[in-house]
Amino acid sequence: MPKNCNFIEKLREVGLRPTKQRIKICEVLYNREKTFHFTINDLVKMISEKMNEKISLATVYNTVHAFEKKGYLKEISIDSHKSYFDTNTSAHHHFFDEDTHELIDCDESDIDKINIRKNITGKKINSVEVLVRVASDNQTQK
Amino acid sequence: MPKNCNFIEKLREVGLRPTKQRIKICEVLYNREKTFHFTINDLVKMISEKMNEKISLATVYNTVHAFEKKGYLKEISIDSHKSYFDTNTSAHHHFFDEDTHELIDCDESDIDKINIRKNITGKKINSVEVLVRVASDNQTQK
DNA sequence: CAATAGTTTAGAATTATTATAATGTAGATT
DNA sequence: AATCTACATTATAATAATTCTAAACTATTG
Ligand SMILES: [Mn+2]
Ligand SMILES: [Mn+2]
Ligand SMILES: [Zn+2]
Ligand SMILES: [Zn+2]
Repeated sequence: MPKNCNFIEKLREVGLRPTKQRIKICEVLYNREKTFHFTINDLVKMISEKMNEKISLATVYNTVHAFEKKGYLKEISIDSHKSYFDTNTSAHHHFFDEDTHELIDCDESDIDKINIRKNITGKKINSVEVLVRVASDNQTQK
Repeated sequence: MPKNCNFIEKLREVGLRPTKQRIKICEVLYNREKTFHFTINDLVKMISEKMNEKISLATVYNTVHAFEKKGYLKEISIDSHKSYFDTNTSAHHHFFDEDTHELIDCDESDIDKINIRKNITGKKINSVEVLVRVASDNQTQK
C-alpha cells in the first residue's frame, strides 16, 4: 500500500504536477494489490464512489490520456465500441470473455512466445499482442 | 470478376433480400481481386465515387452490420478511435502500420501457430488474433 | 396486380470524446 | 505569507460516430 507521497514523487518524476485530482486518480488506479482493466466510465464511477468530491469528466479524460502518454496506462482495443485501459503497462496478452465483456490478463506461461517471420521494410515492431476471445460453450460467438 | 447475379444468389442464400443497395455494396466490397480493409467512411466514399446514386449512411451501417452478422465481413479492433472491417473473413493475423494507419494481412507463414496453454473453465476459444504494431524506425510509437 | 413483410431513407437522438474559455491552484518568487 | 505565473480543472459547448425513428419504398408472394 503505497502512500500518497509516493504518487506525488512518481508524478513529479515524469513531469506531471501532483495536483489533488491526479493524486486521487492515482489512488484509485494504483493503490491496490493487482493491476486491472477499466473503461473511462468505470473510472468515473470508482472515483465518485470512493471520494466525496466530484471530478469533472473532462479532467478524467485529460488525466487518463496524460497518464497514457507518460506510460502509466495502456489503452487496449478489443471491442470497437468501448475503450479499455490497463494499469498493467508491461507487454502481455489477453483473454476477452465475450459473455461478460471482461478482460483477463495472460501470464507469460499461458501463451508461447510469438514468432514473427515476416518483417515490413523500413518498419520496426512496436508491440505484439494476442487476443483470445472466449465464450460459454453453449453460446454462439458475439 | 463475378457478375451481379452471383451476388443476388449469394444474398439469397444467407437470407438477405437482394436489394439494389445490397448488390451495390457487394460490388464495391467483393468485385475485386483481393480482400481488403475499410472503415465505414471509406466505404461510403467508395460507393459515392463508383455509383451515381446516393446511399443513406444509415443503410451503409445497417448493411455492413447485416453482412457482419452473416459472416460476410469481420470487424477488427485496432485503434479504439476507428472501426475497421475486413472482407477477409478467415482467421488471420494483422500488422498495423502506426504511421499510415494501414492494416496489413499476415499470411499463414508469417506467424507461427499460436499455442495457448491455459483454458478458462466453462469457456471455449472463439478466436485467437495477433496484432503486430509497426512504425518507422526513427519514430516513437503512437 | 395487390398485399405484405422487410428495407431504405432523412433526419433526429444518443453517446463518446474533444475543444473552449473562464476560474482555480501548485509551486516558485519575493 | 503575500504575490505571481504557468499549468490544471471545470462546466459547458462542440464535434464525431453511431443508432433510432417513423414514413416512404420495394422485392417477393399469391
Ligand atoms: Mn486514446
Ligand atoms: Mn459492430
Ligand atoms: Zn491487461
Ligand atoms: Zn485482414
